[in-house]
Amino acid sequence: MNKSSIRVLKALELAGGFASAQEVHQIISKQGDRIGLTSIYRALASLQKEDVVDLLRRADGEGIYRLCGQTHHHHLVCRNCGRTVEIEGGAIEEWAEGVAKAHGYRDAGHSAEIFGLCSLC
Amino acid sequence: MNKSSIRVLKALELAGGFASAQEVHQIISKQGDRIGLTSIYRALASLQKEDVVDLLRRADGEGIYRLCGQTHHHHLVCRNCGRTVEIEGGAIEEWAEGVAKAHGYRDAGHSAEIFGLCSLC
DNA sequence: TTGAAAATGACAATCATTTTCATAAGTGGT
DNA sequence: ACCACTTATGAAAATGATTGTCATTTTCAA
Repeated sequence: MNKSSIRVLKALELAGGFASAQEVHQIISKQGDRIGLTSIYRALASLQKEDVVDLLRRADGEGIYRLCGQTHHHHLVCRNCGRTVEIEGGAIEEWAEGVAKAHGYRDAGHSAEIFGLCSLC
Repeated sequence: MNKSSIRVLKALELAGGFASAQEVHQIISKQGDRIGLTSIYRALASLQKEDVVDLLRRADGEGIYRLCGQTHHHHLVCRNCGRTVEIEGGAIEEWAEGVAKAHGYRDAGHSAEIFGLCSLC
């Protein structure tokens, strides 16, 4: 485990959920530490290989990472102003797990977001 | 519905499953028709907006498209080989709707996908 | 026919990600 | 301390998918 990987892990903890490589870079930079994007991609790739982080894709194809095993949450986002609420998705976790199992898929993960217009918009 | 969209649709039929924008371009080109990549991306984007095609992502982030039914559904995708099952998401519809309403959001929509390793991988 | 609006595609721009390569930092042996 | 050797780092260039631009072509109703 090299220095870059450790700094990337800490940044992912701070992020608290999903973060792209670029966002990880911003997080580390804002703390005053200097690190190259290259090292972040390298760290993320090896952490992924070691099953320490998960890789998913945003709708636009950008890769987003998160710590494995960390309980995650979902978002309820206002499609007008961006106001966001974090959602505990107990129901969805079970749904995803059940559906995956029913079709013989293992190691299931999932992504989900809800969009709508918030009360102020 | 413009000419490009129709040609793209036919190419997707021929492909019989998932195809990237570049692959659609190759398919059309091999038939002797000439079409610009730009038009293909445009056609795919508008077809997607009209819920005629689905957009998913290969592991490397490249977008892949295919014809899909008009009913709202979700996907269970093998993160290794891409094998996909369409899921009727009754439970999730209710969950999303309920969560949105509980927080005062209206016009709720949602996105959800499940990833896992299929029985053959 | 004609004129406006939509469609088209060559080309350039953008952006995440990967590759290259030269340098810095660690490691162990003497 | 010194040297030889491996590994880590990051700047810059390369790559490749996707999007933006814009001049040109097509469509089509009046």
